[in-house]
Amino acid sequence: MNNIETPVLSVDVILFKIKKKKLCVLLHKRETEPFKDAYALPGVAVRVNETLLMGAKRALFEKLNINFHKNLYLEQLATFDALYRDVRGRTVSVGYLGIDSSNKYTDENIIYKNIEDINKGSLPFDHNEIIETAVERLKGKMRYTNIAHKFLNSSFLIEELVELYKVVLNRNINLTNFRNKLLKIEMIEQKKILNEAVGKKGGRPPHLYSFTKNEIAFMDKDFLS
Amino acid sequence: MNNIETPVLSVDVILFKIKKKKLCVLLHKRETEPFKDAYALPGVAVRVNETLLMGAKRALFEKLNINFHKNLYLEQLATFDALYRDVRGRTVSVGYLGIDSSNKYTDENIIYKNIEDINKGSLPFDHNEIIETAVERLKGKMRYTNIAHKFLNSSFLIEELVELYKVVLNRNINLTNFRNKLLKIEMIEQKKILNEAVGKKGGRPPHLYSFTKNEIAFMDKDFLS
DNA sequence: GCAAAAGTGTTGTGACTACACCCATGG
DNA sequence: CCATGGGTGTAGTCACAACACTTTTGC
Repeated sequence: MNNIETPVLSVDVILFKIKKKKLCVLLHKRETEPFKDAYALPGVAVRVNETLLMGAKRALFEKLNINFHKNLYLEQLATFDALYRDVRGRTVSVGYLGIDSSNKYTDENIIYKNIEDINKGSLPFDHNEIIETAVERLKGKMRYTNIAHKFLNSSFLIEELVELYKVVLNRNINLTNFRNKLLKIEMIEQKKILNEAVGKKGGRPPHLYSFTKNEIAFMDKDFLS
Repeated sequence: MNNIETPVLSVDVILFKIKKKKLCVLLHKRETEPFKDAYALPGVAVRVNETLLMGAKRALFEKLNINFHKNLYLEQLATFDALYRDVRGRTVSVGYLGIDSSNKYTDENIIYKNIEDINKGSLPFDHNEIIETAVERLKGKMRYTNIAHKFLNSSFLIEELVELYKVVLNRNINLTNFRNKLLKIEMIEQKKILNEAVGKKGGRPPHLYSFTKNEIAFMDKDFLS
């Protein structure tokens, strides 16, 4: 069937991570032309016998040297199809939004690029646009799903969760009311175990919390003011 | 560049229309194998020199005999990539969600399929799944954007708007509070002209309303209970 | 004037914000 | 027992659902 002339299909992965209280995406230094040595999103051409998700995982492995694991979340974002987005020829790319809650990777060809710094310097291809779309999607999903748990360990402090929301949505949030709300809609629950050995200086030890559901779940409504 | 083996790329259009107070999608009778004579979504293979949107418009023209016009709205939905979704060979398809507010088309090869009836009979390829995704997207966007105006004329009665919401979301809505809410968030506005010649039997003539914005706009929050 | 259809006003209920207060620990 | 940080309670405000009431027309 592949005697038909068709655009090349690729995937690009926008992998989010929190670093130094900033929302970042992982970029890799390109080893080949075009844009050799520039930092760009990891991407590969999709093979005939693999799904887009398989392609996205392969891009992570081949370009970022990251093996897929259970703390790595991927979902389809959107498809980017501008006629001249790739100088090599017609290529349509499906973006995959990723979140990684595991420890950070230290590879000399990988950088964590702060979202706020991206507008300043332009990335290769249409990667600026792709990232912008991904950030909008992420912000939206933070408001009406429990996707936040993909950034965190299975147990966390309420302070960590609020901090995450502040960083991603880039605004202030009242911790007290936030906790009460998420408890009421049963998005999170308290684990009765108090935390004694966190190396705190003093003060009342915080509760541990966990999400009530492990999968991505839609809340009834936008739960932020 | 097209010496690389790559999946074939296609577009399928899910064109929504209200008919007899039911949410429907337009299907066409396939003229070729596979699934000859079965009803399916209009779709075409994407050409190297056209965008996905251009492909979607071409699908509407070639399969439904509909010329693109200003009352026809199209937006990208999602990309469907199951390995064996097309029996002819690996094909990845980008779905486009469409809404048409113009008069209905009468072509013997076109049918309006009620959404609620679709689960009963299975459609070719993965078109059931595509339509399900499109319906979910549409329902979602009805709740926090003004996408509803793509179904209506520029001026409409509040009763028509409520009826649209009832049909699409498949639930009851209080007209009075609905109007007050949409006026308050300035999604719609009253046109001062009262309507005298609508052929009503009696009763107070209704106001005409219009959307305050012509483009798709996101409201601050989900505006339905 | 009466019925019908549309639009306006009101009221009780529930949810949210802000903030004061209380609790549990280390030193 | 005081300082520190976490957690709980509350009160004023705001928004909303339900529904009664008023307006404007045709006959």
